[in-house]
Amino acid sequence: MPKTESSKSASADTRERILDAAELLLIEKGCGGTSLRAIASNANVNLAATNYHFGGKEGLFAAVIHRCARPINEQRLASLDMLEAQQSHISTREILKALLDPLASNNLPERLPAVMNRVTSEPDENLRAIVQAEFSEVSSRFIAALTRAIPQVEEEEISLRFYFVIGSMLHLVGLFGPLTTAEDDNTRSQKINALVNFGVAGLETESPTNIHSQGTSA
Amino acid sequence: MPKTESSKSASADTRERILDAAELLLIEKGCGGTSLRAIASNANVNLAATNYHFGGKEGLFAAVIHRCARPINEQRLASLDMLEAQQSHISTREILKALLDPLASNNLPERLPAVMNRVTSEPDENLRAIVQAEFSEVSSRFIAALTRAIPQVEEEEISLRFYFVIGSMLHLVGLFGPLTTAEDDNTRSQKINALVNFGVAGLETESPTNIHSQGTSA
DNA sequence: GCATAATTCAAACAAACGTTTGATTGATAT
DNA sequence: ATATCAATCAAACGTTTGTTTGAATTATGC
Repeated sequence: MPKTESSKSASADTRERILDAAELLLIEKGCGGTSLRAIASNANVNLAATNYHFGGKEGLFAAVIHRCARPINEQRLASLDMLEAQQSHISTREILKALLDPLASNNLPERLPAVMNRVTSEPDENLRAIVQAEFSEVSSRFIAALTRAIPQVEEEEISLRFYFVIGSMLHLVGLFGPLTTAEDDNTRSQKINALVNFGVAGLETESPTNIHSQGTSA
Repeated sequence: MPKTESSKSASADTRERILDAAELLLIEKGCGGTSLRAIASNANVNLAATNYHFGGKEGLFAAVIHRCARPINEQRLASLDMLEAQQSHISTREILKALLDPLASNNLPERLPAVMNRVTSEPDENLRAIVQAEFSEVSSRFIAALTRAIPQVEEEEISLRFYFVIGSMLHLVGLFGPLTTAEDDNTRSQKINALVNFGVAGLETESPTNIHSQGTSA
């Protein structure tokens, strides 16, 4: 049985090598398209080590997701905490920057966005539950903050628009390219900034109550 | 060898039963998670028939994608053609309605949005190429129309924002629920309409040229 | 009706999959 | 040093995968 978490150089390196290889293959081949044998081979590790350390394929991918999502979500919540502690009224732009700017930060694991893009579109029910649990706090906190920031739009509409922003974000990080080794951080920041602008305008717009003849004529 | 396309009741039914079963399983289990045996079983068809009619798993999924995407994309392009033939200047809202309203139409295959949501996030390179080819004309035509409709925003930015709308759309149709048998079409239309409003505002917004101190302090 | 081609079928193929086993190596603490 | 537990290893387990084969069945053209 594994030793939970400690033991310096012996098995910790193996664990991280497995996670690194699994992360990379998950991005390239997807979840179902990645075999434990390929992971073990790329990590220079025995096949049985994957089951020994993570209990199975599902546990391994859960660990990959957790390792990727935790730091960025902590950063998001920390930024939101700071905003709410300092100001009574927070702008939509400030909230979106707290949500999206971490994606352009370069002190985070490079391939985090690509992992998010992969796992959020997984058909496997168990993996979907893991992903949802990992992001539920961020979702509820940011929807609440946006609801306060945009009182002229009702909460249900804000919630829907928030998921529009999430969808745009996932599609954008998919365009970043799977292997973004030291990609031009400037370009990435510009695209994140464009998404912030896009999201602020979309979130704050007032729904036209009557759209009688705006569309195509019959 | 198959007879290309004709032959009434004999093999045409088999072909369509296979496509129906493959479509349904593709939505529920994803591409890699669906086996030809499960498809053949659900379609009440011999296993070898899948390879006989479609040449292999890849050809089968390509046929599913094509059957799903073609009618909706034809409807999109037809709507855009009509707009461009009738008016000299087309509004952003009209363009987005031409792009998105077909998703709420009930005379289209019910599970089309779910299939789009699945296949656009497939890691397999061949399938990605098929999907991209199926949607390339729609993308270029609508980006061009939006560029003309919103002259105050440069084309590269319009292109990026168009993909934001596509991302929101895919995320939304994922929320429709995989099996939307006669789902409340009214609810679906309302959500599509909310996406149109969101997209119009996001597309038309002027990027703030200087965002010196709008964000978090320090 | 008969030949010809299209289609279905049961059966099997090799390959790859996740997982398990039992022995072996390594470190650790008494 | 020796007992103990964590970690690695080669090997095999039984399934499931996509694909192929060759015979049986059905439809089609003359």
